[in-house]
Amino acid sequence: MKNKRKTTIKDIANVLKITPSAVSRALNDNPRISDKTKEAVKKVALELEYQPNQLASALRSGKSNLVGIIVPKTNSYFFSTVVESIENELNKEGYNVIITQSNESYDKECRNIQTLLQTQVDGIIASLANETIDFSHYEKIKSKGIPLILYDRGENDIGVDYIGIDDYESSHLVVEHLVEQGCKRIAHLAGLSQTRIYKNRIRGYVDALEKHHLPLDTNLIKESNLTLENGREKTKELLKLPNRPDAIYAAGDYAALGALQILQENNIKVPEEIALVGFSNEPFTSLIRPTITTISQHNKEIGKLVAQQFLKRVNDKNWKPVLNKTILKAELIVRDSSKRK
Amino acid sequence: MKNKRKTTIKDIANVLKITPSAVSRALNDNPRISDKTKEAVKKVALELEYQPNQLASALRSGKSNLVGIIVPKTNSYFFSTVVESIENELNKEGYNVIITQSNESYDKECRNIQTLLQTQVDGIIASLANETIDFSHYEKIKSKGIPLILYDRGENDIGVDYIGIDDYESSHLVVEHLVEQGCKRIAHLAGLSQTRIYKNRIRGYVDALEKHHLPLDTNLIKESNLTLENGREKTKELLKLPNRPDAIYAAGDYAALGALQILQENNIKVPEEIALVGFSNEPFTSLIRPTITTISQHNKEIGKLVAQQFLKRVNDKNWKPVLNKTILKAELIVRDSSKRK
DNA sequence: TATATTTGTTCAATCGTTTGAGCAAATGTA
DNA sequence: TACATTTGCTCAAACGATTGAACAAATATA
Repeated sequence: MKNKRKTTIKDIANVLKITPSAVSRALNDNPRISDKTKEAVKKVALELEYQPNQLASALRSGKSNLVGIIVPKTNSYFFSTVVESIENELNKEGYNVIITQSNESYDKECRNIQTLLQTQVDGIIASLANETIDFSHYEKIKSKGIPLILYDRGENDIGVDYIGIDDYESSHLVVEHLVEQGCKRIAHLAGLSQTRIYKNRIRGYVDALEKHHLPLDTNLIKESNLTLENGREKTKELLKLPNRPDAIYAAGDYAALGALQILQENNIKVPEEIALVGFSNEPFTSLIRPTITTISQHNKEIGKLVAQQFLKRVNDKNWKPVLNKTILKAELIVRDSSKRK
Repeated sequence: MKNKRKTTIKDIANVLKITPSAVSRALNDNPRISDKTKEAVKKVALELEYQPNQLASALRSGKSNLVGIIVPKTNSYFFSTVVESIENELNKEGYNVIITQSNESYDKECRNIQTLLQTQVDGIIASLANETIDFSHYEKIKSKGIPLILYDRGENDIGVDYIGIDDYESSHLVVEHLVEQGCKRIAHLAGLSQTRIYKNRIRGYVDALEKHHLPLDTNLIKESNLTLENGREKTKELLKLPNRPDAIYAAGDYAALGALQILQENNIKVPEEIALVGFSNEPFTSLIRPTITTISQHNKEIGKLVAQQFLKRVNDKNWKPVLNKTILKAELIVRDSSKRK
């Protein structure tokens, strides 16, 4: 009962007294093979439980049907749904997906690329680690002529296709909404400004305040790594100000939750005394009470677009990498934490 | 500036006027190659930016260094952390991981296996879809002699290595805890009893009641698909009973959250009037107020053990599949939703 | 009927690496 | 000095599929 040698096209060829080439062509529906032979081949293939060896095929044809994805952190709702969506799209087209995570580390990201290239992936889909500020490791991908698609992070950095949401405008949506609710002192729990998306959210926040003729108070901007704990810390600081904010806009949902906890622990009514808005539409934002107003990044949509962009590139023989941004309009999901009216 | 042909061991061989075989052996640190040659080869490899072609290597050596994982649903905290942990372990050993999801569908699971086998993975790590009650598709993996490791779901079904937690005993932990808190009528929002893990939780619940001399009231057992919505529905039903429960033990955290929402909407004090326990330690259970008591499945630990088991199997030349269960003791995480004392 | 075209297949090379066998030179042993 | 062993490399055949070129037979064209 040993695992009998795998059947190959050669075995099929032997049974039918034809050559392996004919078998290969028959299986690939080559027009030069007669229907009779095709049928016979497929029948025998089934009988012998033939399983094509993708490695061999990939080696010869130069196409592995593997796509590498680099994720900063798999363990995040946003990224895991984006990946899920990419996967669904690409599986349909016969591609398999290899997921690697950088854990927000520049070194790991470099190694990921190395590994993926060795695995001869047909393309790479990546979102930059927070640490990454040098991009030379991505040049290797470009110079090999392998399609490279970025999503969420890396907008202008590498000069290839990028899909993400409009962070600048998202902040406008938030501020506008809060102003409509009657807020006048809007604080911002900002992300680290070295990451472009967070910088954009800050810019958007500042410009939106100006647009609505609200004064800019830099005491109300707290840079944070956006964890729950840090959200708590920074919120405490905000509450200590002589002139408290009447709204908090956090650039991440976990920070927003941290803020909410501190507010509730201090018996501050949300949204009546302080309104609260988060960012990312993490699942828990709709689960807790009050539900948290947040920005939806259209996770599924981003994944779908990324996959489609990849397919376009991989099928375009003489494609050259060039900066090409697809910016989705984000959506404000208004929930109880900011609904004053 | 075209993508110049990739450098191969042949190119290195040409530069050094030696043969490709020598280069291959040098790169793999074969003892029969002199240190001088090894150094020279590695230097040239670096200069020419040589990237080994894993496909070719895999084809020849019969080892792809790819491991396939089948997940019922990537978009779940439990599964995504398990996968993350498996990945970390296996990456260390030079394996790459291909993730596929069955979406709880039997058909998709079959196709996943098909795909993974074609990709010539060195092993498969799987958790069964809820739908799966026939296991013949897994026999193909076994008969090919490819290591197969199951986790969380599939305990006894396929006769291979399995790693999971002790669901039966988990229910005991929960019931015991609730009894200690003074609860006498403990309801159970149970999972679908066709899935073994849920059946075990039900068995554990029933036996634990008996152990503590509590009467079994089948009205207090509600089978559910354990979604938030369904948790709400079933909880409403429980509240309509002439004789309300004083505790609810849900076999899933989302169902527990649904229960909590209904209780709060009805101004029922948790845990004073009705205590609540969930299952899985989803992140939100510690984020909301009251925090929810739940069972931790040791996600990281499971992933680590799965990976180690795979490594053991793949390195054991004459390994034969045989049922071998590793059952972890689950941990009860007591939080506010059940703390009466 | 003679020639051109199409059809259906075979032949042989190839993708890039690994690996068993072979062989000469260097080194060890008696 | 003669023989055995070790060292360091070369040779050539794989792994399993794909693919351009070749070619005979069948069919079409003039």
